Amino acid sequence: MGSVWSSPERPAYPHQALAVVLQVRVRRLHVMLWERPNEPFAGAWALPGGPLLAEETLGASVARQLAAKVEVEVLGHLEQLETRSDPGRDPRGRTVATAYLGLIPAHLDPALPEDTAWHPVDALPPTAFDHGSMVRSALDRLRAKLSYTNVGFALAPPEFTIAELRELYVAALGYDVTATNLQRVLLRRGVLEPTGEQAASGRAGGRPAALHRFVTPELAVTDPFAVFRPPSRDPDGQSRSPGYEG
Amino acid sequence: MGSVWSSPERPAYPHQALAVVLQVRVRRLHVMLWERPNEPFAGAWALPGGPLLAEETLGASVARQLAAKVEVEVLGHLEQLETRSDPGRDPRGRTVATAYLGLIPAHLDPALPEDTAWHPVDALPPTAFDHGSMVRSALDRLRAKLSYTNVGFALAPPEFTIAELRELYVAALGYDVTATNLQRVLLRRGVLEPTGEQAASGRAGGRPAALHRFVTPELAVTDPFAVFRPPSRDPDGQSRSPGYEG
DNA sequence: CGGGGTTTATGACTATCAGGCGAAAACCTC
DNA sequence: GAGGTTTTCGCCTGATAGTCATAAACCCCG
Repeated sequence: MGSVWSSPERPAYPHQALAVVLQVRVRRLHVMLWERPNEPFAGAWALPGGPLLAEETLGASVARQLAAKVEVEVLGHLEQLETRSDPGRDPRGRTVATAYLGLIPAHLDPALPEDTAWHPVDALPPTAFDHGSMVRSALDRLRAKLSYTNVGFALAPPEFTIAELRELYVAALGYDVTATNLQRVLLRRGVLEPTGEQAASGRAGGRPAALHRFVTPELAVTDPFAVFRPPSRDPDGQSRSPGYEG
Repeated sequence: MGSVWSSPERPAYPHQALAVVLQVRVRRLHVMLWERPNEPFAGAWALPGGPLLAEETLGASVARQLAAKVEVEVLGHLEQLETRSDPGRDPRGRTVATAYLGLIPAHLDPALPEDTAWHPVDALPPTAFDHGSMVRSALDRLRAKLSYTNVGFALAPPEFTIAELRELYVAALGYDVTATNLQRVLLRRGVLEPTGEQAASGRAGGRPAALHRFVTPELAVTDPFAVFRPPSRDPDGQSRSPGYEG
């Protein structure tokens, strides 16, 4: 098949799928970039990705292209971000690009190709095309979702202590959160659960930390939103407002 | 220019921009659809939109195509939703489609072409392609954003009473909210402000309602999120924790 | 022109939950 | 076993959403 029924009224465009892959490494949030050897933007750093092929969806495409950089199994999460269509975004000719957000748990350290490396998101090298602003979009999305979903599961190892999880959240959010509050909030929302086991206490001693895990290893919205919730589901539909009579 | 440097390794695809245009009409949320006269999906209802042209962005494209249906000036808001790329989404051949969310304030009643009509989102007619699920995505997005942004401005007339605004929120959210709470929350967040004037009281009398307006007629996030906020910005950077001493 | 009816506005109260602090628990090393 | 370290837990505080009752402001009608 391929690109059927293209015509002057229905122009067609090369489409690329790009991935903003994020991972917390040594307490800092990093993004995976590769260095362009050729013009345009020779020497600048770009997001992994490439052309959308004839029979694949964008999601499949980004996964396929990522496989050229890392094993796909390391990906904890992948979701569509946004599509950029500025006719001038590539000086060689028009392309449309759809960016995805990918997350890799912190306990993995996949091997990368020669031209590819991790860069701290708060100190990016010169970036190619509009990829810098795509990283920014991904960051915003991740930070927002850390609060009202369980995306954290895609940044964390299968089991972890609260202190370790806190490090991940601090790195990803870019500001401090307390372990106490993090634990209570995530537990109450049913996002986290204790495994029952505990980690070995560190070299300096200290009370051994309880191990936790994310209850569901897939994206779920925990608290839809703070305001204008649907009226609270009546627990047993009876005897509200006890002091009410006549 | 057009689609330069397309090749077997860089296939190109017709791309369309679609709009999910929503409006509250007589207390119900509606979506604008047009009835397809021809196959495929003859007789089914589709989202307005069409091909992305050579020199326009997706945003410009959706606005242009919408202009064939309604005056663009009625649009209170327009934002990108998501891009669908399933190779089988159009039986005639592969296309990629990017959906946008459009909002029209309730006080406007733009004239529509013959083939186009409003349909309540909770009772959609048979829809074409994957447009039904796109409407669903738009709904989810709108409902979420009503809580943590000021999108309401794009559903409401320039000035309104709290009771009127409540009707809009109830229709858009699909569940009941109280006028008291709506007013207090939106006022405290600085989303709403009283104009100082008041509406004429209705035929049955009653205290005349104060008129309100949205402070900023453009999208703004009001409360980033409920949990894991950055540490509260210190009002004057002094004398925290008064009971604290060495 | 005053009472009944209607609609809106406002203040009080409650419940929930995030955020912070400090004490206690549990472990290590020396 | 004493001192140091890290985690856990309970208590307190503040902010804010949600509910309710009352007061305010207007109409119409007799």
